[in-house]
Amino acid sequence: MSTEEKIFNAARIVFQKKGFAGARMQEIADEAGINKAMLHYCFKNKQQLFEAVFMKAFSQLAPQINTIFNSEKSVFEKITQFTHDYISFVIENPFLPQFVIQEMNNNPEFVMSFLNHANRPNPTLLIAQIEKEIQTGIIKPIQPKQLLLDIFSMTVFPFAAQIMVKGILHLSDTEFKQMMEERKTIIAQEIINSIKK
Amino acid sequence: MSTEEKIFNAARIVFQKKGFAGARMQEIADEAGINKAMLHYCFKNKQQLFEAVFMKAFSQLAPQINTIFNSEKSVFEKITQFTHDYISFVIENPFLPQFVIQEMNNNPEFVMSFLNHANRPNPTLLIAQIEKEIQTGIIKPIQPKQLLLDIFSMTVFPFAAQIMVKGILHLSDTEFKQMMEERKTIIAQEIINSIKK
DNA sequence: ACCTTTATTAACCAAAAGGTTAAACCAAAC
DNA sequence: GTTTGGTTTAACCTTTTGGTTAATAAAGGT
Repeated sequence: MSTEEKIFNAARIVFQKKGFAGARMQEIADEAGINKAMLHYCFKNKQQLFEAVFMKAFSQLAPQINTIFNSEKSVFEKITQFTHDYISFVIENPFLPQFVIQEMNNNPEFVMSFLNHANRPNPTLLIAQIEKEIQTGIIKPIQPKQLLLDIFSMTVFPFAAQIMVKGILHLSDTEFKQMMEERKTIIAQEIINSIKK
Repeated sequence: MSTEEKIFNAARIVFQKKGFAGARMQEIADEAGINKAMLHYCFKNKQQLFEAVFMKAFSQLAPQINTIFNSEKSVFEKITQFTHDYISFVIENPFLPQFVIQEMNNNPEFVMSFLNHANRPNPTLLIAQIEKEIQTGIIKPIQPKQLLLDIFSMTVFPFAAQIMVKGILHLSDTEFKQMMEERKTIIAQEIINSIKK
């Protein structure tokens, strides 16, 4: 593993645990097992190192959303596939949601700048499709955006608020993971149940 | 307004916007319109000022959950009342959820300490009630904890991820607020729809 | 009026944290 | 073997930041 990779991985770990403001360059260097000066040799400064990490995180989260949302399947199929695939991915990267949400809140201007370009999650097509299936009579008359919000809430929230959820529901790490595994199929069933005519 | 109140309010604003690590004592002093030394005169240090703010925030969020969950009503009624009341409250305090979740992640040991005592959200009674209503045949056979997670996800997530939601769904502040108003009734209907026999 | 206590501030301090530099190291090229 | 280029480091510098102090102003009691 190259030094740059070592730094990047260390930075990912520390930033995801402490956030941008809470992360210390020294801690990242220690985590990577190299001298602090190397951080500035490979990445100009804290901001740029952070942006690299954040960009990577976001670019892992975003594109698969579009792939699924803009496919040729029915709304019900999309919901089923999305919830399943997305939870599978986040189980492997359980700190990503909270990390992205937190930094979005603390750094809106920076985040918004690249949320307007690139492969940002774009729900316009899916929204149109939902409206169509409502008129066809497949789906109850609901607001498409509310439905999207439901889907995201049910899949992302348990990870974003992981610690609180574990605390309130009294779940061990394995119990939590087990619950998320089950959620892969439960959520889609519930949502479809509540909107199908 | 007393100086202590001015400081507390300023601290609330800054901490909720920047988080503990990102908040600056000077910024809090400026926000309060007083000298920085007064912060240390009224509250011992940053940690203690933060704990006061966090405690207040958490103690506003937690108790009403118990009040509703442990009342004498049916599960459906509880869901209806909780989603409505809770969203109403959070609309007035839109930064609270993200704030609590963020600091819980960055400071688990401190938070967990008082999550184990006091008026922490305790869902045991409600879980038992759900199991009973499943056996009575009112509710489909589902896992009570998953249902609780659904309820929390649908109500809290939109606020916790507010900025992202606004960005992806292209919502102005007023549109977002409008959507949340509608959500007060939508969520309960959807959830009940998906679990009633 | 005078003293005592409580508030409030400007100036200061020490530690932490981000960032720089100049020298050492180490491979490959000649 | 020496030069040359990119790596890597220890030591250093500067700014930021949480926190203190000593002096001042205001309030209250006698």
